[in-house]
Amino acid sequence: MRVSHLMLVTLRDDPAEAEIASHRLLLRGGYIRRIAAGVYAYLPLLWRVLSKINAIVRQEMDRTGALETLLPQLQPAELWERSGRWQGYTAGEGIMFHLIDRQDRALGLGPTHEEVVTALAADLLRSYRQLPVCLYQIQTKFRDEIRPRFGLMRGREFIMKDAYSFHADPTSLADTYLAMDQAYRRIFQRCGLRTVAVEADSGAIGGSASQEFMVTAEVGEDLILSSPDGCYAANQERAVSMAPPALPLDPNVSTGVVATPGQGSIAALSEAHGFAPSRILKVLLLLARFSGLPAQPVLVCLRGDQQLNEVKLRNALVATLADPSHPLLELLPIAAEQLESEGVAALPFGFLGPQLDDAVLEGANHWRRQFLRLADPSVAELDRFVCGANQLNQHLVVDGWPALTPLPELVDLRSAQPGDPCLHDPQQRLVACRGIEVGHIFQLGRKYSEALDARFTTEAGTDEAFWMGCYGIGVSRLAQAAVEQHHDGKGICWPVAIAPFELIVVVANGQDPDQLSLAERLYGELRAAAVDVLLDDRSERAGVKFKDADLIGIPWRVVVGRGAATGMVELVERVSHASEELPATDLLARLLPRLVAGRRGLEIS
RNA sequence: CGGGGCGUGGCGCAGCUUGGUAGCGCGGGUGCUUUGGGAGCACUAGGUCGCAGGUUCGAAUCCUGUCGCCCCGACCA
Repeated sequence: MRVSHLMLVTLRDDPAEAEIASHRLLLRGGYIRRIAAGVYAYLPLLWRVLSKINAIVRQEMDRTGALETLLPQLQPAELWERSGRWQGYTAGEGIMFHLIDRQDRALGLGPTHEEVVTALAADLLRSYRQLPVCLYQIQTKFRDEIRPRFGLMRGREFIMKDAYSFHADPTSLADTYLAMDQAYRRIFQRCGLRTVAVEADSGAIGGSASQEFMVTAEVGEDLILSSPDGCYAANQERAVSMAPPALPLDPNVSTGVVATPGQGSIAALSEAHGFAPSRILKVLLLLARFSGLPAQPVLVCLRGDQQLNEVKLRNALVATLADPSHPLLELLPIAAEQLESEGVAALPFGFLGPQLDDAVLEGANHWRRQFLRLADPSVAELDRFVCGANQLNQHLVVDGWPALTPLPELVDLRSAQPGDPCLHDPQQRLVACRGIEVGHIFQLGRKYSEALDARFTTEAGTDEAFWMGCYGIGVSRLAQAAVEQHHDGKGICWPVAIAPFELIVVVANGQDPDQLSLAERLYGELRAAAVDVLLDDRSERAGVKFKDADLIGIPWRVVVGRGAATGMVELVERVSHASEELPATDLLARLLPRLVAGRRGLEIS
């Protein structure tokens, strides 16, 4: 390909809309253009990158025996109603684009394809003899993200590889799950990305085991907690740890009421009375809204030095209260103004204790008039603690739980923090880093197959629901994550395996016939040697071409310049800037081994 | 949705406070010169100042409404 035919439009200034390096570079390098919030055109240069990623993904998926397919993006609401997800995905904070057609039928634009693929499985797969089956597709997905951002990182329209497997039993599911884990590691390694696999929350998709693949990067939206010995890594949403031991309460402090004027926060209490935050009981009031049910007030107890993990709380609520026909729509802290409009008497926020009586909910118009009471296990061990007295400006020093009120149901609700001891080895302390989620694999179990009545006949002749797994890779996100991980002050440094071109031949002076003819000759030879080569034949000055080559990030550059008359060229590596002069006749021999190594991706360590 | 900010030639911005001929840099076109790290000179094209109302003799500027976008939080590949 010649640059003069590439429709290459690079920008000299940073576009105002872009915040992070990868987004800026993709815009400046002429890879993407924004069409609407979270909606981007993939320009020819990026499409080449995406095609290379897709090719790697296909090879590795095919290698596992998965079958490529293409499922509809326009999906009937009825299918989603059967799985119980239509409400959750369209109402409230739902992310599914949906529409009504001319016949008044409701349709959704596919954010994911469990429903469609499960319905197909129900139709096509009748016998255990046909199992296991794994279907995958590479396709545009639509999600009306609450806040699209960072270019392709969180778009409302994006490219995803999604795969779904169907099994006769959990063992077969576990086998495929493991095969996918291995395939994913190969895919990211071949793309030249440093990734870490972490335990993950399975979120809205549902299911049991789940693992995410994170591209490590400062700007990642996810926080990863891991142990230095490499035995444990998890998304903070999911991470577990030991709470650091609670500090003792001063034995001279007597049990009973403490006046705490204006000291409605852990910090203020601790400062005024010397109570260790780990001995102060934090009581949070939240409201869980379920579709079609009265809102449920939730009272959560945590140690004062710990933070609530909202994902864990949501999961606990769903596990205890929700069912598919009443999905959890929203979980929010209860605000003072809300109490009034609900008809509930004001509560002494900042001075709440776990003994707060259900009677305070008596006037509630729409809420359930009984708290769901949950506590993190770290509070159970406190033999003495400080908590609110449920009176303004008063706290209590209490001799343990039974003395005050029964211990609420214990559920892990804490956010694990960097520095916390690990469960597998308390000597190990969790450390934090940030990551961009590029892949996620789940063992779904029978959630969808049961909801959609997708059954097969077992060897014993009985009918059973399929065991299912699902496996996603954010292809367009991966491309941008690669830029985030591989760039410098001058531009992108694509890994060879996914670079739009492997090498660019730059003619320093387009007026010089020697340079032109040598460059043309090399261009021909390189193409004949199956090198993915770009020829910068524009009538620009050398400086402009060098800047553009660096910006768009072609891994190798051959400069045909002053030495052309004597057959000499310069070979430059983009990442290291290392350059060498060599006879043009030696170029292929010098370059090819390095190119071939680069095409393999990261070396496996 | 809550909070913050921005909409002025293709891109980056100034002008708005204090209403009065719409500007700068980059980019585009033509010509000459230049030619190994975003060239110089000359000429040139290109803007309903997001949109709709209002105030005013007069609105990019003031007021009201509306739409779009970006950033911080709740969502996820």
